Amino acid sequence: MSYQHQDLFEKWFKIWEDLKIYQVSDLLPKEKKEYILVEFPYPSGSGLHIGHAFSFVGADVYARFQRMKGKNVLFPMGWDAFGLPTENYAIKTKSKPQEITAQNTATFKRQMKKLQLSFDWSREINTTDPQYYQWTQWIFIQLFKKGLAFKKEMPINWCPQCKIGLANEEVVDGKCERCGAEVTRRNISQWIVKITDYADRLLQGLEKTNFIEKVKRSQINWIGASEGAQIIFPIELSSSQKEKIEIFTTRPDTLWGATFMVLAPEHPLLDKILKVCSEKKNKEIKEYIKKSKKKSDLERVDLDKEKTGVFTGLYALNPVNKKEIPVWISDFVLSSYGTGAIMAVPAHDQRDWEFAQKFGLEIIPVIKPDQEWNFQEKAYVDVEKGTLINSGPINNLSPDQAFSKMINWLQEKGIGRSAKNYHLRDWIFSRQHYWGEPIPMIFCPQCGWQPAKEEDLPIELPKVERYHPTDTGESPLSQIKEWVETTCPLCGGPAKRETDTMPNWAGSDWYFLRYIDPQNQEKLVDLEKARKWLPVDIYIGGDEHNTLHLLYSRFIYQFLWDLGVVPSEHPEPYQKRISHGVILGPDSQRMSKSKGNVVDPEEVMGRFDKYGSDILRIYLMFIGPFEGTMAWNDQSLTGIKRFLDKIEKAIQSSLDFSSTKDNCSINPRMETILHQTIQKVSQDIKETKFNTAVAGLMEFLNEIRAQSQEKKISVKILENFLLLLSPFAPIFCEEQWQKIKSKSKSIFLENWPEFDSRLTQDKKIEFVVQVNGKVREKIDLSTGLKQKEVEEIIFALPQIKKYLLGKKPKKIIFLPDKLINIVI
RNA sequence: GCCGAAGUGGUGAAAUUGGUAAACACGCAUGGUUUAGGACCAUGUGCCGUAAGGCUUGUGGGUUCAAGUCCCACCUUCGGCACCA
Repeated sequence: MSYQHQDLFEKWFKIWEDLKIYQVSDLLPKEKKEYILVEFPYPSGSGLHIGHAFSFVGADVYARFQRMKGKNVLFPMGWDAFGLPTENYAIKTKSKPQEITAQNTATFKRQMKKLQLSFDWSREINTTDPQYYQWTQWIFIQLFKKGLAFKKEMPINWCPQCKIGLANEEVVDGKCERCGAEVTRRNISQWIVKITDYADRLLQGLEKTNFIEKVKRSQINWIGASEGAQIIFPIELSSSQKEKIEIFTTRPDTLWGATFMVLAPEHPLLDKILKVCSEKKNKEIKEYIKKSKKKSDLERVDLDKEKTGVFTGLYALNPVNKKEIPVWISDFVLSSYGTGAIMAVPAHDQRDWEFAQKFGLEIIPVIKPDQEWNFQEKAYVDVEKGTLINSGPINNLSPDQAFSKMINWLQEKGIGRSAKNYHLRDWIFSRQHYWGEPIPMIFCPQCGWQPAKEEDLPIELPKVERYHPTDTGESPLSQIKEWVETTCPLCGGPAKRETDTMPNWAGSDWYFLRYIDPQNQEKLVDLEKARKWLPVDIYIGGDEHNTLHLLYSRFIYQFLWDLGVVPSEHPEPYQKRISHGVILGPDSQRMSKSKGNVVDPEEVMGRFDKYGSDILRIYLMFIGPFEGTMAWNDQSLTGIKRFLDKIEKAIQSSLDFSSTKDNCSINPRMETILHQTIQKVSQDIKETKFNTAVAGLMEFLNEIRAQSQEKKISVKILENFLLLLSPFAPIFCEEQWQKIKSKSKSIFLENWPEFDSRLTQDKKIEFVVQVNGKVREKIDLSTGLKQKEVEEIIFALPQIKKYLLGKKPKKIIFLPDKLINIVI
């Protein structure tokens, strides 16, 4: 940043800070509150990049606008600072994650201030601060107490060479990112949070929100509720050992077409099957299970992949026709979805069909489609349409009718029931890493798992010398004996602490509550304060958080709502969610350090003598739609500089002309343009259409420059113009404002201009004349003319006569003050 | 694979939701100004055509007086997919 801008920045920053214009009081009336939330960043080592600047400036323009509209705006910022990159960096540089985080947040904050982001820093939070995460831990304890957190064996990615657990991101093409060894799956005992208990509420709650459609859709799809039936298939392992396989299906009406069954390789029945089968089979099955452990879920269900599987040698009974059907094992069935077992209806499911083809299994069509179909060629999957066949008593019914009939029948016979299944899976909450919130649980050999006492919170992360994950797959915390060994909160006997830490989501799913009451020592948040500020009026964030972060966050909020921690009148935390776009590197690739395409906002600001941050801010808002994805390209920056230069010049020449009295008369046309611009800019900012708001301001400047003779523009017009521009260019507008008003109060303490709707109407318009839908002429007309009057004028025009060729019009379409279309 | 979004000039993009396609800006061209360069000012700039005129919003079809916008089919690109945050 150049000296000139640096000086202005420091000058105004201090004045605004002293005025406390960004700080918001809890005492102001609730009616005028506006809670504007923008996702807090992960403070990486490379500093703020241009994408951060883009979304934060957008949120900031919106916040400044609302303040000037007289709203009591809560616009806070904090740090989501736990995470793998910091931990990895600490390992690499042999430094402490705490110190790195402190450095990174300091850099981020300094850069944010340079960008003139108007956050209320008195409410700053940091997820790695024990004063903050004691409440993250407190929430976990409540989840445990309500039975929503439990331990279970779950698979993780495991690198057998590095002997550590890997995040999905660290697995590239099935290989370890660090050493290149083949990654396997390994079961370890992990904390699971039962988000599925809230599936229905998370769905229904969406109706109360005003999220943009695509966000709602992604939440609905992720929860993925499907109606169907749970059905029991009996199976005989031996003459004395009778078992059953429970399956979930969305199409119980196709039960007559079920010709085989498939178990997931993790299915619990496999242990029993392995005991009864032949030695050869045993070996074959074990081999298959071992292989499937290497694959991720995504690979397993990939339709393009060749189906694999192994026959158990056993048969189950199809409950409708008592037919014996073979039981197979295949990894395209997931243990985490449904019951981990399926009935296969190869005629009407593509995956089942491929499996049947490969292993030569029977295919029985049970739905006859309306069009031609050969079941030897592919499955008929459009099962809502058609007629039931080969299905005994439900023949000739429609699939819908058959569905209800089957549910009733299954229930009567006691072999099945109506069931709802969710795509949503329970939340794996454990991480075997150091840099996260310790899970506040203690294992006592006598009393089992016990939560830490709430008065002992926070359970602080101990300072360690080594952060490297351990050979056993346990968290590095397990190495610190004096920390691990503790006493049982229940019986007082010797016990051990949980050494896993929480996922990154844990700290970020409730942070918006802490901003409301960041210093509270007694409670997570004061209920009265929460009542005043909730719900978040607008939540601005990236697409990548529209599904998971938002869902987890809503879940935790709903859980806290059940506990009575948050006000009962607000069952949902976020009123509106909008997602901002992404700025890609100049090469149209996602910005990343390794690609070397990261654009640094400080460098961009530094290119301009004066108004560095103002130019960058306006440019970012002008470059494209706020929701859009765009590649960084700084060609047009110079256009913004010209824009500001022109304004400065216009103001100077107006002041030179009339420093005391405003004797430039405002003509009616200028009045109209002013009010139209106030309307447009206000509306656009409200709808986060910042790019067209800026374009509107540019148009306004061009118009008033053209309208005013001798380049003198009325000071009143210029004042309004500066007010409209001020959310985009704070320093520039404040400087110019002071120039005009001399020793006035800050522009940010002024009110946003209001428009008069009577004055936004043009007196004259360009009227469009079409012949057969083609534009043939445009004429200047005064507004308010009736159809007859317009017809009289246009039929006299020689250009129009030419097109009519003396014929009589068949039809005339007339839109007042806009267009006439003559059809001949 | 599943889910979602998007295809408009040389470039970034607009288009009040069915009513003037290309606003605003960059770039480019010509002229002016300038010792030169830069900066600035003025004019022009979708494509074809000397012109009259014709054509134009990924491709093909449809609805309508009228389609970038609505409907059907197709092509292409991008994003998310549960341990990155």
